[in-house]
Formats: sequence, structure tokens, C-alpha cells
Amino acid sequence: MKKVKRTTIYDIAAKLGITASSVSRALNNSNQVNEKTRELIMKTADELNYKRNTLASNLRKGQSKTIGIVVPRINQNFFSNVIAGIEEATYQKGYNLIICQSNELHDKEIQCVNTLINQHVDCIVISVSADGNDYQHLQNVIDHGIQLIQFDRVADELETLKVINDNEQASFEAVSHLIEGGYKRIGLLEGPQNLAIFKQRKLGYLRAFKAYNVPVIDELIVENAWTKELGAAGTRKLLNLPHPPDAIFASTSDFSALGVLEVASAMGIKVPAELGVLGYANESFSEITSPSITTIDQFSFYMGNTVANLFFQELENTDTKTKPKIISIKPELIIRASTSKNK
Amino acid sequence: MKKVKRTTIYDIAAKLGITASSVSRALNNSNQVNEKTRELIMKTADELNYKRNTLASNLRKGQSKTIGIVVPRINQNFFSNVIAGIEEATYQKGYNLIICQSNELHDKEIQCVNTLINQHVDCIVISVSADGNDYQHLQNVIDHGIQLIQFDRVADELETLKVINDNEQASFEAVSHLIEGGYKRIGLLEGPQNLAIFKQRKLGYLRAFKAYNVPVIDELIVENAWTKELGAAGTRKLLNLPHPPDAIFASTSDFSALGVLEVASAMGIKVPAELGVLGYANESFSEITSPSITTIDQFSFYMGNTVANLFFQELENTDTKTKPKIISIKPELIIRASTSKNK
DNA sequence: CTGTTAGCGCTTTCAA
DNA sequence: TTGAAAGCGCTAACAG
Repeated sequence: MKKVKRTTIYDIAAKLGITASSVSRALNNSNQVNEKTRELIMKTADELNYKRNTLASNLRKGQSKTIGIVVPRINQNFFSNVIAGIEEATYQKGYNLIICQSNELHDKEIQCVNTLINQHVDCIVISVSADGNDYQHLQNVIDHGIQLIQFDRVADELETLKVINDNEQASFEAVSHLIEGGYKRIGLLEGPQNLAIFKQRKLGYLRAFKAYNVPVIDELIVENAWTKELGAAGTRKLLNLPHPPDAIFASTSDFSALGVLEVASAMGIKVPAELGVLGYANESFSEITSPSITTIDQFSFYMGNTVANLFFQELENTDTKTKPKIISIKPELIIRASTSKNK
Repeated sequence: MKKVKRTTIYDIAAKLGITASSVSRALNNSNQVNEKTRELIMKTADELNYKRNTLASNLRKGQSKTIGIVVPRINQNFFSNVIAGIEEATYQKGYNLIICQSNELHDKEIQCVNTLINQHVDCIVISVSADGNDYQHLQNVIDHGIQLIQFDRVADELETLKVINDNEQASFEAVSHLIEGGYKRIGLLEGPQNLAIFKQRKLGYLRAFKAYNVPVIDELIVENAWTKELGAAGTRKLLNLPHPPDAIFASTSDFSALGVLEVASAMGIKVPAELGVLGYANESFSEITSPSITTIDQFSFYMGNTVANLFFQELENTDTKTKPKIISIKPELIIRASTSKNK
């Protein structure tokens, strides 16, 4: 690939015998420029196949019209939907997205954040990785005057804009649904408790028991069961108990619920008659398993939209006194076959 | 968010009573700098929380260490996997990704490409949208001296680097599998024929018939059935024929195969006994439907990796004479329950 | 309405 | 090994 000399505003200016400032003004739709010269400039720019050098422009203006996104995994339904939601709302305002993935590794997350700071992004949107709980790098973002927005998996201790799901309430409603459906011994597959979202889901689980005056059975709670494989292992453990559960809430994801389904099927246990199964995230597959999985929709695309709008709102908001906003999106329980004991 | 004055190399230089050039040299690991001054500079940089301004650096160097990606949809399994594959390979070399989605709209695709040119990206990786077949904007990329790599959905007429799947062969093997499995009347759900990938899949379908000396039945070919809904509609039409097919190859995607499954189930037609079903893309759900769907894996993550490596290879390759490389990845037929007539 | 001028932060040649 | 100086392409304050 050989180096190509690109057309600059100087080339256009030279060709028309005017100065670069006029060209710049015309190109930026300033009204400080004669209508005829503008037309001429536009025409010439087009002829010379001029493309603005955003790098130079941004350097000069001290902003980048770029938003950096850091997620654990790009190719995970929830995250790619959030990103798509952000993209939709920001693109039309002329913003670009730089996307990084942390692979759930704290060190890579730090690297990503630093790269984004270097890039002078206007805003960093992040869902923190499961690994590690030191947030110096995020404090750093703030110190550099970059807007920081956390979503879904947030570091509570950091005072920033946040867009979260009401995990606790969703979880409460899910477990209530199980109890009302006649399930008595409800097991929980929980996620890493250093992530607030999983802690909240557990709290919702516990609150439901209290609300219905049902005692919590500790041995039915399985730690760290947040993949399909770990979910399956946890289920195997639960179902081999002297008093096995009659329902399992896979609070981490539908993948882990899938693990439950597979183990149950292998052990000849009927879902939902003998075992209720409830997942989380409304993955596309959850409606086509057999039986279909009752789950919780997180409105991921909408979440991305919300993040973007929050950013634009704060951009206009000059009042720095106000406390950083926290927007909570209420997830929705989607009832399907896997929890319909009495049908 | 108030403006924060960031530390620059001048701040570091001033504090140490040296010039910015030395600081720059130290920060760039030049060996033209005294070991002691380097250490001092590094230490001070750290103290002042210095972060390089990549914008300025790139402007000066005339490159951006950034790769632009344009895909129809970010939140589609295949594409997000390819992106993840690209990310993995480029991140460790210090490249950033700017990701745009065209939403299958030709106009938005043009906009995306122009934005990326403006950003002075070093390379544009694109899978073209289904809509439109004018490729002036891609020619433009080349004219601006930016490396262009097409993948999966490529514009054949453009001589660029390409990473594609051997769709024709995969399709051929898939249909051969159906024929050998005892299916006689095999229907085809085809995609928009202006996209080469769908044309190739149809060719493979036709070639299989020829290879086995089976006549092609035109009425079993349904145009433009590339979503779940369109796939379902096409299936309804096929199954209501006087001589309905005994197998359907949903060559566009597993989503459309899902549509087939649902219609068959609604009509009480047994899969695979009465109807064989074959999808495309090996979406995560395809192994958990009932019956599980026989499909074709495209190695999307690996495809992303390949794209990235191709870019780096060309970066080193100064020889511009050679024809642009086309790398073809052979997809793999994954045989599952939906085509096992005799079991 | 247009031109002049300075400078965003960095790299790189040339000279010392 | 270090410094001086120029300039990447663009914008914006100021002057005319």
C-alpha cells in the first residue's frame, strides 16, 4: 500500500486563491461565509475528493467525538445488544465508538481504559470484569475529566453515572412466581458475589422467602455457578441431595439454566412437573428449548440507548453540583413452560 | 464535567529542566537517551499521571493504529464473533477498533466508510450490506491509500484482500448429506441473490443434484427467505404444495431453519422422519432445539483472526505487484438430529 | 465576509 | 546524548 497524499483544506484554498480559514468555515457550515464562495468550496472539495482529517480537527478542538466502550465480551448477546443500542443513539449525532473487551480480566480492563484515555475519548462506558475489585483505573478516568458511565456490572463505591437493572426486584419477582406456582424447595445457582449484580439477585431470592414466610434452606444455594458447565455441575450436586430441590433459579444466566435442563433430562427428571427451572437474560434460545425457559428480560438494547442519552444529557448539563444520576431499568419476568407446574 | 488540563510532555520537560524532545524520546523507548534521564522522565511522567495524547501523536506520524470495521449488525452472532476474533489479534499489537454498523442500509454503509476515512484509520474491514450494489465508496477507500479487507459478504468486482467462506462447497456437502440420508425432494430457502454468498450456496445446492443425478425441482426453491419469519412463510408455502418436499435446506441461516421447525411442528409434520431440516451458521441455539439442527459452522472467530493476520502480513509486504490475496475458509458440516431420517 | 496568525501535543530532522 | 525548530491539518480569535 503506497502512501497517498491526501487533499487538505490548503489544497482547496490554493486552487481557489483564498485562505484555509475560509475553507474551514465553509466546511463547518459557519454562516460567516459568502454563499457563492461556499458553493465553490464545496464543489472543489468534492472534485478533489477531500476528506476532513478528524484527527487534526479533534486535536485542535480538544475533543474527539468518540465514546469508548469496555465490556467483558463483545460476542455475548447482552453486551452486543447494549453496544448496538449505544451505537444507534450516538451515530446520528456524529459520534464514533471505540470498543474494547476485557475478557473478564482485570489487567486487560486497565489496559483498555488507558488506551481510551490516550485516545482522548469524550466518554468511557464500562461494564466491569468479574475479576478484581480495585477501581483506581476508573478513578483515573474521572481525574482526566472524561465522563464515566457504568452499566450493568457497576462498581458501587465509585460515584459515577450508572445505568443498571433492578436485579434485586427482578429476582424477587421471579422467586415469588415460583413460590406461588407451588414450588417449595427452591435452589439457587448464584454468580461471583464480588459483582453487585449477583449479590442483588441473591438478595431478591432471600427477600422472596421472607415475604412468603418460607424458610431459606442453605444447602440449596450453590456458589459460583455462572456458566453452562458450572450450572450443570451445581445442578447435579443439588439433585443428588437427600432432599433435592423442586425448582432451581439459575440467577446467573440462561446458559446456566440450560445446564439445569440438560442434567434434569439426563437424570430423567421432568421439567416443569418435578423441577421448575428459571433463568436470567432472555437469551434468544430460551424460548425454543423444550420446555421453553421462564426467564428475565433485561432490555439490553434499550439499556444501551439509555446510556447514550444519559451522556448527551450530561453534556448539556453545566450544573456540576448535582449528584451523579443512577438510572434503574426494571427487568421483566417472562413466564414460559419451565415453571408451569400445574398445567 | 469541567475541563481538566492534562499533563503534556512539556509539563514533564519543564519540571525536569529539559526539552520536550527528550521526553518524547524517552517515552518512545528510543535508545538515543541517557539511561538516567529516561528513568527520571518515566518517574515524573508517572507522578504527573501523564497519558500520551494519541491524537497528536497520530496526526504527526500520519497513521492512526486504528482499524475500522463495518458490519450489517453488531449484535448478530456471526459478526460479533468475527469482531471478537479481530480484536484478539489486533489488540496485542496496540491497535484500536472503531466499529460501525450499516443496519443493512447502503446509505448508512457509505456514511460509515466516510467517517472511517476521516478518522484516518489504517485499514477498513467490511462485510457489505444486502442493500445496494454500488461500490464507489469502497473504491474511495483504496484511493485514499487505506487498506481494504472484505470478508464474508464481498463485492466480487472489487480487487481487494478478501476472507471468505467456501459457501459453494459447504452447501454442496450439506445437500449431498441430505441426498445420501435418503431425502428425495429437497427444498431450498435462498437469500438475496445480489449477495455472492447466497448465490454460491445456491450453486452448491444445484451441483449436489447434478452430482447425484437427481433432477432439480424448481418449485421447491423459495426466494428471499432469510429471516425466521420469511423462512416460516416459505416453509408454509412449500409444505402446502401438492408434492411437498421431504427436506428443506435453509441456506440463509439457522434462524430461517428455526422458522421451518416451528411451521413443521404446527402442522404436525415430524422432523426428521417426515421432513429433514438443515440450517446455516451454527448459531448457539441450533444444538438445543428439538430436534437439534444440522448446520454449517463458519468458524467466525477464526475468520476474524485471519482478517487481522492478513492485515499485518500486508503491512510488512512492500511488494505491491502481487495480486490481492483471497483466503477461503472451509466451513464444516455439523450433523445433528434434524437430518437423521433413519434413526 | 475574509485574511492573518497562533497553537492543539507530538515527533523528527538537523545541529551542537 | 540533548536541544532547537519545524510542521502534521485543522480551528478560532482577532483584525480589517
